[in-house]
Amino acid sequence: MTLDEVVPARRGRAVTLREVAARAGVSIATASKALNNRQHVGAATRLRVQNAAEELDFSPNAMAQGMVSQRSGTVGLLTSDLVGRFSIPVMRGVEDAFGSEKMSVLLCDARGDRLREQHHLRALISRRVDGLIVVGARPDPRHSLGHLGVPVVYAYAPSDDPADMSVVVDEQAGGRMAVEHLVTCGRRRIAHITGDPSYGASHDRAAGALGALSDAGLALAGGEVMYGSWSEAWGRGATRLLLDRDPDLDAVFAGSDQIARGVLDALLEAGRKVPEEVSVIGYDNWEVLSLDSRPPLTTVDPGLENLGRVAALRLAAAIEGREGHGVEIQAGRVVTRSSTAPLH
Amino acid sequence: MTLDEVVPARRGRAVTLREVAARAGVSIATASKALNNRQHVGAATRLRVQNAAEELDFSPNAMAQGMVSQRSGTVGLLTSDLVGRFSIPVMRGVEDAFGSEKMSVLLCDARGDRLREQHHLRALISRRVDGLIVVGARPDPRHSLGHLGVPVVYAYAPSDDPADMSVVVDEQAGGRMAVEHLVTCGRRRIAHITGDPSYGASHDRAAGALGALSDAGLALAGGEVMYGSWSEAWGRGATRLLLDRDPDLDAVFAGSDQIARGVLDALLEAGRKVPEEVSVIGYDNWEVLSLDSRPPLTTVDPGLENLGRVAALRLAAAIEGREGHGVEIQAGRVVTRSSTAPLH
DNA sequence: CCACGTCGCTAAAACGTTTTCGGACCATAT
DNA sequence: ATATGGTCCGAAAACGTTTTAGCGACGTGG
Repeated sequence: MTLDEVVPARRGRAVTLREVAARAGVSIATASKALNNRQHVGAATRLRVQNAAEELDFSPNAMAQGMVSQRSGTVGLLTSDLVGRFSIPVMRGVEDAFGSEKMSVLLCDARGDRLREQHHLRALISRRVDGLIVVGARPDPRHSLGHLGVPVVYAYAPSDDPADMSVVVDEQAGGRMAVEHLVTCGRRRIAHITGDPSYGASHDRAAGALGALSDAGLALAGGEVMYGSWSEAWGRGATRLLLDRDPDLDAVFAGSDQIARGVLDALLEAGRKVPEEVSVIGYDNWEVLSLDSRPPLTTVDPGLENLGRVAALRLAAAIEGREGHGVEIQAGRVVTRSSTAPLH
Repeated sequence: MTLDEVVPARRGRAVTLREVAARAGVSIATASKALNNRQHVGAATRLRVQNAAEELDFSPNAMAQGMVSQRSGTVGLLTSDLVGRFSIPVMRGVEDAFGSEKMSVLLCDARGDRLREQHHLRALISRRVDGLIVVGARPDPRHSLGHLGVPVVYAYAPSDDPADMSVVVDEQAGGRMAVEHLVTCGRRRIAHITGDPSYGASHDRAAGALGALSDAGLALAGGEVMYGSWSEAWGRGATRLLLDRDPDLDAVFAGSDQIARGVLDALLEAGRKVPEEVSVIGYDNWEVLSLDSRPPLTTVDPGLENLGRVAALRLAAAIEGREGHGVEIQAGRVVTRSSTAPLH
C-alpha cells in the first residue's frame, strides 16, 4: 500500500512531511533525512524530496520538532523596562548573537509588576524556553528568580544571588571615562550633576568620576556631587546653582543625557559658550536627545547592544551546558560630538 | 501493573503528566481531565491529581498541547521599527488585548531589511503562529506579505493590498485636532512646521490642519506649510525663518515633538513668551521630549497603545474565523500641557 | 559459493498532551 | 432476576517530526 491512499484532503491545515513523502514516493523517514541533509539517502531521492517540499511549500512544524529534540528553539526575554529604552538594544543584541536562525525570542513585558512577572514566567516555562534573559528597568540588583530548570542570564540589572549569571555595564568605568575625557580636553574645574541618589548607578558613576579626578590631582568643582532626578529640569536648576557657586567652572559631567540637555540649556541662557568656555558630557547616548542638541552632545555610550550580545552569548553557552555565574561587567565608550573640545 | 514501575528516574527533564498521574495513582487521561477542569472525574480524584501536580511543580508542555490542539498559542509581532518607538506601545496593547493568559508574543525585528523579514517570516510560519501583526517603521503603506495561511493585521503602516486588514492612526484628524485646539485658544495666526515631505503622514497632518484652518476662516501664517526634516534643528531654523516672514504669529503646530522642541528653543531665543505670546503644539507625545521641555509640551497623542490593542482585537477575531479587511482608522487625542493657553 | 560490508530505504517508537470510546461499577426501576 | 441509566475511570489514537533498528539488494574478497 502506498502512502497516497492514506493522505486525506487537508482542510486548510499546513502541509505535513507525510504529504511531501507521499508526493516524492518515499517514506516519511526518508523524507525527513533528505530534507535535513542526513546521510543514507540517495542523491536522486533527495532531489525528488526537496522538489516535492518546494512544490508544496512545506514548512516543518517547529512544535513537533521540539517534541522530539526536547528543545523549543526559543528564548524568553523578560523585561521590566517600561519604555523599552534598554530592552530594545538588548533584544537586538540577542537576535544577532543567536543569528535568529534557529532561535526565536519570546518577549514579555512585566511592567514592574511582580505578579505579572510570575505570570509570564509560568507561560515561558510552559513553552519550554531553552533559556531566559531578564532585563531590569534600572541598573540596581534585582531579586533572583531562583532555580527555574532553564539557564537564566540577568542583563543590565544583576541578580542579587551571586550564583546567578549577570551581565551589567561598568558604571564606574563610565564615570571615569567621562572625566578622563574632560581632563584630556584640558579642563580643570569639572562639576558632576547627576540623577536620583537612590540609584546605585548614580553613586557608581560618581565614584568613577571622583577617582579620575583625584588621579588627575583635581578637586570637584562645586565641592560636591549634585544628586537630583533624571530630568532636564534638574539639569537646568543644578547648573544655575553651580554657576552661582563656582563661576569659573569649565566642564560638567552630566549623569544622563536628559540632565545634559538641561545643563546645555542653562549654560546657553547664562551666556556661556559650549564647548569653548564650558564642555559638557552626558551619559546614555540616547540619540533622540544627544544627536540634535545645541551643540550635539558628547556622551558615554553604555553599549547596551553589546550587553545584549554578551548576555545572549553567555546564555547560549549555558544552554550547551557550560553554565557560568557571577557578575560580568561590560565597559562602554565615549562618543565624541561637539559639546566637548580642548581648551583654547 | 501500576504506572509507577514504568516511570524511570528523569534526568533533568521537566515533570510530565505521566508522573503526575503516577503519583496520584490514576491514568494519564484522568490526570489530564482533572487538571483541565473537565467533567467525568470524581471530586476526590481531582483533588488528588491537583495536589500531585502542585507537589511536583508540574507545568504542561505547551508544544505537546499545541500539537493536539493545532494551535501554538503564539502570535508573531514583526516590526521594521529601528528604535522601537512605535512597536513597544503596540506590543503592550497586544499583550493587554490577549490578556497574555494563553497567548505569547514572538517579537522579530526586521530592521528594514527585506531579506531579514523573509527570514523571520519563515521562522514564524514554522512555529505555527496563530496570527501575525506587522508594525511598520513609518505610517506610509508597505508591501503586502500576501497570503501566509495565517491571519495578518498590519498596524501603523497599512498594507498596500486592500484585501489585507490594516489598523492605522488618523493622521488627518490629528492635524485637524491640533489646529482646532489652537483656534479654541483664540489663536489667529497659526503656522505649521513639519517634517520630511516624503512621508505621507506629513501631508495628511497638513491637510487636516489646513482643513481646520479654513473651517475657522483663517489663513496659514507664513503662507505655506514648512516641510523639512523630523529634527530639532529644522524646528529651530524654520521658526527663525517664520518669525522673519510673519512677526505677529501667535501659534505654531509642529509636525513632531522633536520639531516642537526646536520651535520652543527658537521662540525662547527670540524673546517670545510661550504660551502667552505664541502657543506651540507638537505631535507624537514622545514623553522624553514633551514632558520636560520649557514649558511642557501640549501635543497630539496618536494613541499607539490603543492602536496595538485594536490590532490585537482584530487579529483575535480573525483567528476565530471572523476575518476583516480594509484599513481601519484610529483617532488620537490632544494632550494639553503648558505650551498652549488661551490668548489673554 | 559463502561471508561480509555498504547503501538505500522503511517500519516503528518516541516526544507529551487531549480526546474519544468503551468498560466497570453501582443504584434504581421493571 | 434483568434491564436502564449514570458516574468514574482507563486504553488507545492522534498531532508531526526525528531517530533507531532492521531489511533487502548489491558488490567484493575469500
